[in-house]
Amino acid sequence: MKKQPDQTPECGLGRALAVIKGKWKPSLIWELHQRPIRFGELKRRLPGITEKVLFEQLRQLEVDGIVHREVYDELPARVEYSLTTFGAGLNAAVHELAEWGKRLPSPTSAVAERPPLPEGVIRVSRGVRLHDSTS
Amino acid sequence: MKKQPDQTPECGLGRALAVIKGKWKPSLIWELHQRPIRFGELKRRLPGITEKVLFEQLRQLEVDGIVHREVYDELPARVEYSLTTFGAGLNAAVHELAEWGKRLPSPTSAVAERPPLPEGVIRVSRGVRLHDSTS
DNA sequence: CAGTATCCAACTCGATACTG
DNA sequence: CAGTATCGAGTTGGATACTG
Repeated sequence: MKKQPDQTPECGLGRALAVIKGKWKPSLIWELHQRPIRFGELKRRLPGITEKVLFEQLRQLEVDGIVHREVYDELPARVEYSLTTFGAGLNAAVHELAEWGKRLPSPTSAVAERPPLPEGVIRVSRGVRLHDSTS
Repeated sequence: MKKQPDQTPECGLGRALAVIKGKWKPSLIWELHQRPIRFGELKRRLPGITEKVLFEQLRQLEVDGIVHREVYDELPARVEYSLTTFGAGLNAAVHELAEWGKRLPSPTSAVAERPPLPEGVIRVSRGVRLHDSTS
């Protein structure tokens, strides 16, 4: 895992984000937040995920105490995943953030390009314009 | 940017997480949550960040409407970054998650190894043991 | 001071195929 | 069914050096 920046020791945000870091983890937590689901059904519910990644992310959530893994010794094999009480707390803690996210326009930045500046004009973000000495 | 899984349309969590996705973004938002700070001071406050990455992540936050960038036409150059009102909302929305994170043991999983299983025993996560037919 | 430009290593995730 | 193993592409962030 990539080293995270030092943070104020009393702030748990870094650790919380580390736990949900993973492309499918938020969806997994959401899927499990009401009832246990088996491996195969999770796979069907998350179209596009591969078995490898599904297993990896479930395993990480399990290690972090978010998810419980129950093995039933049957044939064919059957394994059910569920949220722990601790994990349910995470699901709740995330709610406010999700609400905030609704105010966002769908396509978020990340790789957006800065538009080319018109000649002779320096643009400032809130719309202020400073004309340079040549104008 | 990597494609995110389909989500329930009315849930903003994915978009919210996209906005804070970036190694230094949570720290940046925290640093700016009270007063405007210049580029150079931010760099000093986040030991280990490079100018390239600092600029990139500030730019993305700006595009997403979290951060405001104010250019003062002086010499030497001076640029101040601050949280927008919208960005302040994000800072608040994240609070509950940070609280939850405090209950976590510091080193989070991600790459944890599954311990080698002792011969003849199948381990299940909550400590239940199923002995196989050879025992 | 506040960027920009290159180059590159690490990490995540997906494709695919195989096993108990 | 529920994993495991292997390989490779894409993305992120760090090192370094240069500019208005």
